[in-house]
Amino acid sequence: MNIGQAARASGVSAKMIRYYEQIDLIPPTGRTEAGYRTYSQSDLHRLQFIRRARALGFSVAEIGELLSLWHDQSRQSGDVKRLAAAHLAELERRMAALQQMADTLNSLIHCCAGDQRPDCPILHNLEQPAGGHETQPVRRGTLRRLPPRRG
Amino acid sequence: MNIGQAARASGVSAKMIRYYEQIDLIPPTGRTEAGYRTYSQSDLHRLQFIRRARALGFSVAEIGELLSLWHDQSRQSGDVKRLAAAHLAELERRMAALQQMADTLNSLIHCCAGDQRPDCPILHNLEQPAGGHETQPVRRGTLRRLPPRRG
DNA sequence: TTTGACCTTAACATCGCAGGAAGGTCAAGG
DNA sequence: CCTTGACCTTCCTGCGATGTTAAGGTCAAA
Repeated sequence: MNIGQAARASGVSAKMIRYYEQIDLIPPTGRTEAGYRTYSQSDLHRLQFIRRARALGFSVAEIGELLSLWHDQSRQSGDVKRLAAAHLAELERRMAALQQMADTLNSLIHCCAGDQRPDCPILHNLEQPAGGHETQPVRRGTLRRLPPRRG
Repeated sequence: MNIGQAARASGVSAKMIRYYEQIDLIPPTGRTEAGYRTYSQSDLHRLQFIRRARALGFSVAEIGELLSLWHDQSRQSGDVKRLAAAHLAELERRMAALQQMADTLNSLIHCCAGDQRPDCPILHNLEQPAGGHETQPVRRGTLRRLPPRRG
């Protein structure tokens, strides 16, 4: 089975199959004499596994761990569950961040007349937020000017 | 005002200020004789605007539009509202996608004992989804083998 | 033989940012 | 004056998971 057929059968693009091989997520497959990659049913199965894991939002690194656990007959389901739960927490963290943006944006949109006049509470808020929706500046340590150390 | 002071005052890192200048999101600022960038209160105000817009998840391209509208005294608030509503829709689209992943993952996690035994419904589902949580393969047109055109 | 769909490798773009290297500037203190 | 070190400059690299393009080799069918 060629890479194109494997791509169609697995739902993973040929491009990504090569990429996954390159980053060692999947082992190098066999090759024909002409250098074409060939895929077995087992290879296909793994690609489908990867596609489904990607559809659940797992990162490639996490999928690497999932594949290890999958192939490990003596795995503990607790390890899988921990991995999945950590990923779920990450998904929920991202959703919460988006939700906060959406809430703020929604309230601003509802305040905006949306007509021909230039006055706009959305721009007004971006300009000078008075309504308690101010966000914390991302203050990383390196930005603060330090007083000269004595010594 | 130097770039470092502007960074601290605006909450936008010096790195990003230079970047925003480079991609023409903000106009080039004045320079000292030594080549140091200098920032006025007006520049600072714009940087704060950008930071708040970024905090609402607007892309840099969208912020470019917002800045144009902001500076355009004859703008129509309808244009701002449309832009904001489109962004809100995008946020909601992303949240829905995350929510669907989270729902599936959640149900799988609840099915998994999470103990020392290897049997795991999470891996089982990734391997061969039987429970209706299968996702559509991302089938982009270029992947389908076309029949030879005659002509 | 030609055609064109397929395969190969390789390099670059995306997006918003972080990090670092190499070097110039500035202000304070010995 | 010289050093120190915080700050500034430009330029380059990397991230993640792809998409895109390019230049070329292979294969099967007409």
